[in-house]
Amino acid sequence: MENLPEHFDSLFSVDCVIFGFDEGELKILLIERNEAPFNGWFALPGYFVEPIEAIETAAQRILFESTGLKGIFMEQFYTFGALGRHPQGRVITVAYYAMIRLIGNKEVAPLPTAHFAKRAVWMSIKDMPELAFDHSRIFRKSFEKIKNKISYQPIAFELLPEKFTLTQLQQLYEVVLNKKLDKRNFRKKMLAYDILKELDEKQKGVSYRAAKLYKFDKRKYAKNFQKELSFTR
Amino acid sequence: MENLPEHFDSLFSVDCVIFGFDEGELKILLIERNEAPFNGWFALPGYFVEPIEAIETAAQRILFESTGLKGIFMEQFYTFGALGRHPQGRVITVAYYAMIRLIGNKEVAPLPTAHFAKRAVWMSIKDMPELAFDHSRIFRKSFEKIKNKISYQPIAFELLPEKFTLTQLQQLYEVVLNKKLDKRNFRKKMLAYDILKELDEKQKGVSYRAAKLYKFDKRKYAKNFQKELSFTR
DNA sequence: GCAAAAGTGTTACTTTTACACCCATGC
DNA sequence: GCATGGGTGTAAAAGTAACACTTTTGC
Repeated sequence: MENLPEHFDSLFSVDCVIFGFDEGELKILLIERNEAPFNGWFALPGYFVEPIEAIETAAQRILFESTGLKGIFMEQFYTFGALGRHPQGRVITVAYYAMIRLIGNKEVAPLPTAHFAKRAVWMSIKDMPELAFDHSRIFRKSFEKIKNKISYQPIAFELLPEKFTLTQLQQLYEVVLNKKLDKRNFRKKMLAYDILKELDEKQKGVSYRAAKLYKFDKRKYAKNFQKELSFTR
Repeated sequence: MENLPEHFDSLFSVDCVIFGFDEGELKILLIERNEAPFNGWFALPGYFVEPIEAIETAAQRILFESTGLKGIFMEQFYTFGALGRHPQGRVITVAYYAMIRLIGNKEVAPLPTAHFAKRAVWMSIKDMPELAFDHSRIFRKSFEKIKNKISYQPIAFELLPEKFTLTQLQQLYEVVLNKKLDKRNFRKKMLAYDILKELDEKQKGVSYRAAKLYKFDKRKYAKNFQKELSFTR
């Protein structure tokens, strides 16, 4: 797979939009390419799928090569196959988004084994440059999807540390939905869902009143939710 | 594309789940295969994508070959690529769902040009047999998707004739959501969205009080809906 | 003591639910 | 005149939105 013919016909690839949340900002992991085409451009981590590799496996592999992490939450969201999307030939790409706990985990992503990249950076979604191939379009679609999904599925917790404060959780919703939420209403609603476990522990190292820490409680969630969350407004 | 090698490596295909609504039932268009593998089995209409054909174009083509219709509402929803899914080699398939106005249009689908099928049938989703390849799985995923989508996007109208009664509309929601809805509440809510145009016309040929006919009004919808529909319960 | 964020309730409004009878038509 | 589906309103309950002050902590 390392020696591609000048023209290939019907290979396919996987691209990953890897989200992280830190310093109150939503970020995604970009790599700087070190091979043609688009040498030197920023791009989504992605690569060709091996002939006997499941798509999902390829996605997990690319994520591991970019971050050193395994067993991460990932979901396929769209397949891009416009004729001109790859300058060397026809390549369709199956796109996944993934979510990573960044807070207290800063060393994530100096690409343990990824051969296709010079370096990787966490880029705030506010500062996104134009990306290689059609990756800007892929990113935009992924963002639409998680915006929608966070309103009715508990994916926000994938981006937070295991123990988090309600304020962190609210900030995350605000960044993703791109709107201010009311503190009292947010807490009331979130606690009413009864999917969080309140811990006996508090935040540390802050120079103001320390906030209680919470955990997402999968068992409570499974019990309470045939119905779904709703955080649209 | 007609002469496939015994083993091919990385072709990809498109499969279409084509929904129709008639006689109060949700149906999908199945073809009976006339070539190996799975000769004689029912399957979703689908075929290989040509080397210089956009995925979306291939989907529209397959839909045309199966139904004779063009310009139909279609949406890509998932890509299936498990290693064992095709007995002859690695083929990933990009799946689309489509929606067709069946009522008053019974002759749809005697496959004008589809070469890959003996015949096509409209099968009620209650009577679905086990399908060729992983098509049963593809169908189930498509059904989940439209179930979800019909609650917040105006896709129901794609399945109804241009002029329809509120009862037809309600029946469609009931079949898709698989639950009874309250007639008064349904009408109140649907009319409150202000996306229908009430016509001066009535149903014909029924042996009871004829119902008013309505049209979906795209202009009103565009005006009123930055916000979205909500027909979850 | 002051800066910073944590934490907390009530009220008005909107939306959703539950529910039953008369009406118009074709035969 | 009867069988069939068309068409309609109200009240209770639940959910959502708007809004401001006191508390705790570290420095």
